[in-house]
Amino acid sequence: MMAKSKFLNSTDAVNAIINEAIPLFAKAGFTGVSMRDIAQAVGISTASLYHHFPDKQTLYLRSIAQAFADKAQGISTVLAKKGTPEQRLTKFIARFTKLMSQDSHFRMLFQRELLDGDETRLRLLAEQVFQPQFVNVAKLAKELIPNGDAHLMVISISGLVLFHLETTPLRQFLQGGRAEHNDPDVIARHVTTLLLKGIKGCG
Amino acid sequence: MMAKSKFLNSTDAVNAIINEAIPLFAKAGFTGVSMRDIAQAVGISTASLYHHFPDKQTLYLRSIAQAFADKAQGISTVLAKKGTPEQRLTKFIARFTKLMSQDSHFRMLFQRELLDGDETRLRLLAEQVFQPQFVNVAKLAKELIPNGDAHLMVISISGLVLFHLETTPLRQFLQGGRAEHNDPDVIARHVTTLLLKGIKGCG
DNA sequence: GTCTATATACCGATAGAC
DNA sequence: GTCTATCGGTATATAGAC
Repeated sequence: MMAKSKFLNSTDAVNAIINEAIPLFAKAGFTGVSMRDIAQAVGISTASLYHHFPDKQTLYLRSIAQAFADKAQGISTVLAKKGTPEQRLTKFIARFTKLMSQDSHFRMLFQRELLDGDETRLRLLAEQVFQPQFVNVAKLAKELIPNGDAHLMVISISGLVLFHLETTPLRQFLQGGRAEHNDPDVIARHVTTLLLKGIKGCG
Repeated sequence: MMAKSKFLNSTDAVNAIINEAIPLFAKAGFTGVSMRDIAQAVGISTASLYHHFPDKQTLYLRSIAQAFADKAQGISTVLAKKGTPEQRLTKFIARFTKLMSQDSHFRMLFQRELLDGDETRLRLLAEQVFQPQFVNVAKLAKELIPNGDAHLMVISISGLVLFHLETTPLRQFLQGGRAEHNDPDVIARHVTTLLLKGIKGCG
């Protein structure tokens, strides 16, 4: 007779734990979340957590790896294949903005890793999550600026979108901040215009 | 006879504690730093910390307030007064990039507050630190785009600069990343060209 | 695979001597 | 104003029953 189990098998338990851990780590960071917090969210004891993961660090790494893997899959379909470079850039920004605005947990984990991640974790993040799409956007950038620095340009494009999303909680206190500035469509339109036409094109 | 004191007076002690606490909180965040860590960095006991601050939260708030106040002063002299709007924008970006690249502690505390700050702390950050200069840059934006959204534009300008600095540890693992991309002059030149001429102007 | 109970260490914060 | 000593609580992690 099996002991009574909350989950059908170990894989289910591991997935359930990770799914509860991701939002907790996103909101409070590694040091801000205790094993007790996670156990309580899952509905099991802390001792059971240690049956599935050897320690907190491993549970954290598995959690961010999962969150990043899910997102990497989503990003991979973001780049359109047809149209002029300008049209494809416009489409990419619209999709990227929407994707990033929908998943605050990914964004927060990403931000936290930029602050706290060691070389190993940042390398994982770069190679497993961003590299594939980074290359594609860099190619698109090369079509637009054959003699320009594609790396700098991809960072700028990403940064424009992400910084608008990151600063959402702050901008309400800054001059001219309005609720519509949180609308992904508004952000995407602004960013696209700025990139294609420069400041002067935004007036 | 006075008891032997490490500092000449209480104000010196408070300043010394805050100056040690700022880099610690910047690197590890509120929950990642213990009162023991701070006490050891200063070279006093934890009990002495509690003589100068009622609790950890207060010490943290005083630390970020100090870090932000220092920076607010620095930012306030960044905007040039003479020249065409384009010249003043160029000058602002160069100075802002240099200022932000020099102080990683401020940048990290700012990033952490975007993730963890409650409404009260974010309001303080906005009103005490950014608002004065935000208004001036918004005015400059209005000269360039009289009918455009100055708020969105100031966020975009700041985001372009800050995201390049934030992603420094990650970019070495992404295609085309080179050491020169961490040079504030290179970043400022790229951002300025992008803003004034759009993508096409960067080729 | 889950639990209760616990070992061990560290946490924030305090008491009280000097 | 600083210290040593310590309190009560919580942290990670483990032991061992079921």
